[in-house]
Amino acid sequence: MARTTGSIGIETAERIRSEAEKLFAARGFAAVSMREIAGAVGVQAAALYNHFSNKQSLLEDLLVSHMESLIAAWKAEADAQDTAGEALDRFARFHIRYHIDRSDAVFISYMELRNLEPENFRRVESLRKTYEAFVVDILEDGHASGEFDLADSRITAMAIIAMLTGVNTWYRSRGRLSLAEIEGIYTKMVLRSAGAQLKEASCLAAE
Amino acid sequence: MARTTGSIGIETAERIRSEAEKLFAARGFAAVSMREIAGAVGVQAAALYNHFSNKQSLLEDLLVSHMESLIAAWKAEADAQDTAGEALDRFARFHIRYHIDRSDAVFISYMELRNLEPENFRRVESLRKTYEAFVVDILEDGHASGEFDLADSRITAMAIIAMLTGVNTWYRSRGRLSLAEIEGIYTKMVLRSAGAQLKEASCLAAE
DNA sequence: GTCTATACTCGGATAGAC
DNA sequence: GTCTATCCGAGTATAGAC
Repeated sequence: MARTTGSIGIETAERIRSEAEKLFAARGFAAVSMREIAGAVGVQAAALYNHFSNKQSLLEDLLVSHMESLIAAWKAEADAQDTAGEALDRFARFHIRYHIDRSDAVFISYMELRNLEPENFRRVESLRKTYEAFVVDILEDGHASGEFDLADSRITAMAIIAMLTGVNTWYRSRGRLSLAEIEGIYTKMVLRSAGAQLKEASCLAAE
Repeated sequence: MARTTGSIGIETAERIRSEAEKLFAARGFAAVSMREIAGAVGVQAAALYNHFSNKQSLLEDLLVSHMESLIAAWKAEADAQDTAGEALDRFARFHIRYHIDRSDAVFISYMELRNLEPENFRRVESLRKTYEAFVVDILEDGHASGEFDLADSRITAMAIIAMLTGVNTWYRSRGRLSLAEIEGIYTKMVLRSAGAQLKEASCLAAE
């Protein structure tokens, strides 16, 4: 298949996405210029406009595709056979692992929402609600079955997601603890927050 | 006491801080111009430079003073007589209440760290560590006394702070729940995360 | 699809009058 | 302490050649 002059394997559009994501995460959407993105890709600024109609649509593309991939990944990972406790355990581990591997996209998705024009903002917000609803549903299942003891499913869901996403703010791959250890610690805290009865009774009969 | 020509009660520097904080929170440091800040205050852009040497020092002032006030407020609120459980309860309620009332400053303190020049960044980071250490200390006290059951005090501290600060992302003052209710729900989740034995035993002998 | 060149706007910051 | 006026660099985006 014939290739156009400047092509170097991956398509330019994909390289623009990748470099823009890194730069936006490091310094912020407003602080990064189209010239810089072009420089990182290795083209002139004008060439970017062959792939994205403007800077805004580049941001929108990054945020929407991140949320869509996240939702699709959880749908693929979720298991309808799970009890609520198992589902929450699975979710906690999934969320940490998925987000740690995509820290730039996660950071942008949170920080740059305000730089989206209203229509794009609504689109991303709606995807975010969809994702949050996965957790709310697990919590309500567990509440209904008596597996969980919680005061409010929506608030608990927000608390759990905030706690889990917080890993991204301090995690370093060569840190004191392995990702598996961190996953284990957080999963336990998440289950406790939901009032789940843990197997290793963390109650009065402590070690 | 005689006043200078343009003075309208509060000093100009304070009004600059206040307007800049609102604008930075709403649209981001990089996206806000000195002209806009000046417009909100009701002066010309050049007048800002009588109070702050440049845009960077305005940001630094906001972040440093926020962290210093936060630390001072907790020092005033903490009670050396508390058991670890009481201290963590007090901290959770304090953190939520203090942060909800200062959502702009909180937002900026997290989002605009990357726009601080290295020296200013280190200063703010050091203050942040001081604040985080308050929680680590409470957790280690409780671990030592057997009040808490936790795997790692630093990770638990980060998880708790992330969970609590997360309230700011969704709280609306006219929402479904009162701030007191939210405080109660979160405090319970925080204590559970630390493996505290709650009074209303949430263990096997559930309601 | 990419380049060079450029139009046009707006940014931070300063000088000097009042 | 604030104003008006201005410098100068940098921003997004487009036009037209290759």
